[in-house]
Amino acid sequence: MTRLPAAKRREQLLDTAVALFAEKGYGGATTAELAKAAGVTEPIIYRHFESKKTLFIAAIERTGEMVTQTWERQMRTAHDPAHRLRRLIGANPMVMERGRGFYRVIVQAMMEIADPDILAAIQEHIISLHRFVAREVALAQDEGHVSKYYSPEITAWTLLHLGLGYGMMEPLGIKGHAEDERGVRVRDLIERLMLGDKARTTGERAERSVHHDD
Amino acid sequence: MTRLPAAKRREQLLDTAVALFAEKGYGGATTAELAKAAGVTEPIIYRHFESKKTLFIAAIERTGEMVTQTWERQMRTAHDPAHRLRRLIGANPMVMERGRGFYRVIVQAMMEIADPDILAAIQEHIISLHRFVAREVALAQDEGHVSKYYSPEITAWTLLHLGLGYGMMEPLGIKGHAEDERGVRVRDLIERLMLGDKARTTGERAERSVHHDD
DNA sequence: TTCGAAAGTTAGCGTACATTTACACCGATC
DNA sequence: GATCGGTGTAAATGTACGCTAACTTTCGAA
Repeated sequence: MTRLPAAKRREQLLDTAVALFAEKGYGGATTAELAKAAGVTEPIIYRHFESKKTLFIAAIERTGEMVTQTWERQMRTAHDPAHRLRRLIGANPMVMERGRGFYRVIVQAMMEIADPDILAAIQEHIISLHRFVAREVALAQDEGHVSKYYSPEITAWTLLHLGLGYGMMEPLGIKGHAEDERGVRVRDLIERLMLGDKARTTGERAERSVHHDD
Repeated sequence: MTRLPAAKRREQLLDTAVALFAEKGYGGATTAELAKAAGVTEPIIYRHFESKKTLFIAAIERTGEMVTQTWERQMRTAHDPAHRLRRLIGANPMVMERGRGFYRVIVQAMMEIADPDILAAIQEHIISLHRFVAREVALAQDEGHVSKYYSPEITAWTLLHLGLGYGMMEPLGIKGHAEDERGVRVRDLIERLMLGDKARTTGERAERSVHHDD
């Protein structure tokens, strides 16, 4: 409808695409839907992106950036090391309200490994996520808050596997998939895993608020 | 080509469908491909299944059965409780060579939550998996081999989240996504998590063989 | 004021795909 | 040896979708 300079329009298309891909998946989302959602006609999409596939890859990269930025912001606002650690676990983009929807784009992409371009994009994203988490774990270890029993690398992978699995289960809406009847949460287990036996003595509950803000 | 009684044909179609969906995904697999792979023409598919979707749901259920059966078989052949526990972790269908491919059907299905029928099928599968694992964990706890610090339910969910996340990462082919440079594996972490501090003293390496047999 | 580049539109092309219609063949039962 | 139920096929139908060609509108700089 309203006329927009190319750069702005491109951004808007990407934002719309991320939301649409997250909801409907790569195959499920149509260019017609996207155009309609963006308030534009289809050829505009092709003015800004070569094909649906390159648009999807751009959406993956954008999601990756959003995710890392959000996580980083969460970490920065928690200066206490224990806080930081809980944030690392709890502000996981795959787990958070806000990130979860968008993260479906990433999961969708993981299913398209038959396509080498998409595979490359997703590999890069995962590796950069791992780098981020491993660095954070190493920091926590140096500060003496996390057992050095396991390397930051392997700990980071475990956290990522867990977060991803959780993020996949969550939208299924299965009652109690992350909490037992006593109110113990998967997250509590993870904290104990990372903190070693200090978890029992440090012992505060992980913050709930992080779940809901951005 | 060869003439088959209805029941046999149905089975064969299902087997072919599971393999095809695993490889190409729900959206990616076409009825034409399926027919060709099964050595039959398309209308045959519709003689046995109402639609592609109901075929997909049948494929989900079949995969679910296969997965549980395989896992159960693995458990049965390990009578020593410690063995059983390692099998529980290592013979996870999402992790094993054999199951992993098929398990992509399940993951594909998890992405189709917009469809209520598919959602219902996948929920049921997950719940039955959880029941299986939780029962096994409870058993291990009663035998005194696993710390009772966490409930079987929440432990089982953690294991499932982990296994699922691992199973999603694996096909990306990212080097070292489950092992650090010292050869410590994610699986070792999990065992320690489950066994509590006994892990350090019990301390054998998890079996490698399970990874490769069926 | 004009004019050209950039932003947008209408209308369609070609194709791939799920699903169907109409017909042929086989084999057992009477 | 005709008939009937069940297994199979060839061919087509409708439609949804990615993508494009050709044309129009807007806007700012000269």
